Amino acid sequence: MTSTTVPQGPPKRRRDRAAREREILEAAERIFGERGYQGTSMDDVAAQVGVSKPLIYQYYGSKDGLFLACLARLRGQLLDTVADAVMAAPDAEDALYVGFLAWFRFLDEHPQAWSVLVDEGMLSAGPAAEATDEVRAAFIELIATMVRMNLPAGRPVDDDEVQIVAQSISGATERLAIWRTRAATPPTPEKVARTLQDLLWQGLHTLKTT
Amino acid sequence: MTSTTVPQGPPKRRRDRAAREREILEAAERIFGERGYQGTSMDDVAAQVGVSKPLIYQYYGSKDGLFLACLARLRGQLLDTVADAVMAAPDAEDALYVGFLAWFRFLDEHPQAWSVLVDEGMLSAGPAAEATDEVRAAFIELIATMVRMNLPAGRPVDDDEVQIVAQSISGATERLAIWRTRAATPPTPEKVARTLQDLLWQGLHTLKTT
DNA sequence: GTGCGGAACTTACTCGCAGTAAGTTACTCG
DNA sequence: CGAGTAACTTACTGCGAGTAAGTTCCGCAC
Repeated sequence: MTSTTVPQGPPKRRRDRAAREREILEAAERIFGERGYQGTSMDDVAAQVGVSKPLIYQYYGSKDGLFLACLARLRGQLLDTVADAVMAAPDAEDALYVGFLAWFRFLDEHPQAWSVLVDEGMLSAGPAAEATDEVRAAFIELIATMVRMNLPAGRPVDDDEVQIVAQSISGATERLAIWRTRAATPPTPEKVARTLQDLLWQGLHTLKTT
Repeated sequence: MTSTTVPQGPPKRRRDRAAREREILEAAERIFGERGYQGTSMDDVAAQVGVSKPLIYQYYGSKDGLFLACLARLRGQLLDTVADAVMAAPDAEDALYVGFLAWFRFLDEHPQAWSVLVDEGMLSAGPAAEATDEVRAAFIELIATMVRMNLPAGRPVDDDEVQIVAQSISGATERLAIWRTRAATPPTPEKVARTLQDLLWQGLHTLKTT
């Protein structure tokens, strides 16, 4: 019985940990993107990779852990993209527009990434929530920095107001992104970024002189 | 054996359907508010009411159904509160401030209501998602109406821009609400409403003349 | 080579919870 | 009082997260 049928030439036997982890992560990103967090079971992911569930648990600890790993990558890319665009802008007015533009374009170009990021919201309990908040905090910090950049140097800054503005902008861009993915014919990233900039630019000056 | 010990004087035997439904709804609202959607099991709710699980299923159909029923009530109250405030305002500038103020005050006064409403986000699948979107759509419609109210009558309106603005405001207020519940010492509703109005008012005029 | 240590991987479970089938109890009206 | 029905229960199924206890394969010392 040494010759039980084992059809595959080179199936994909044992791989080293790093390679497997990458393989699992890619599959998870795809499936989470398609079916959402709730709609994805660990068995699904395991089957897709051709591996058993406990292995995934060994590498990622929990479903939240796996989801978080996906999140971390995507959010990192998004944050970098926007931050780069903002930093490259010549002045604050441009930075605002260019930052929004980078945000909406990135999400257009990575639709399934966005599905994963949107699902963040669904994790309101567990350790995932904290991590999620950290991400958002990073974004808000970026925005707050931009806002402060725009203020005259010596002026006393009302930190509460800066926070309020930064939170508002973060919320606005998130909701716009969700809306665009669902709208039948969403406006272009340029249009949205332009309108948003028009809406906010004047008000940011008001802040300045408060 | 007719006298098996049944300790309670008037426990709470059979009640008619309407009364039971109310009782269940109240318990559910409380528990969902405390532990979130995921953290609440139907058995918990049943135990709390002192009733068995299938009864809840008979009345509300599913966990989503029960949650939705909670949502519907709270959202209705919130929407009414804000709409009333807005309608009572003498002009558009005031309407903006007063609307925001009503929003943040309501959420301060009904903290557990807000927990339920925030959990909306976690339902990205199922029939709950649609209902949730309807709510938000109602809010956005209110905002859009306000924005349009503020435009010169004869002017051609760019519906895309109105939508973008309305979505932004909706997103901003939601995120601010979440932030406030988590912040150690959140600014007063007045402060937040004021800052938000300052941020947006100028820009809304820009829209006008686009 | 041969044996041994550890990393990669699996089978075969438990447990919690949403949802259900099939019945039982109590009120109400002819 | 009996028949019908609304209110309610016990006792399950099924699915999916998470785990205990192995088994197989590879590299390396001797």
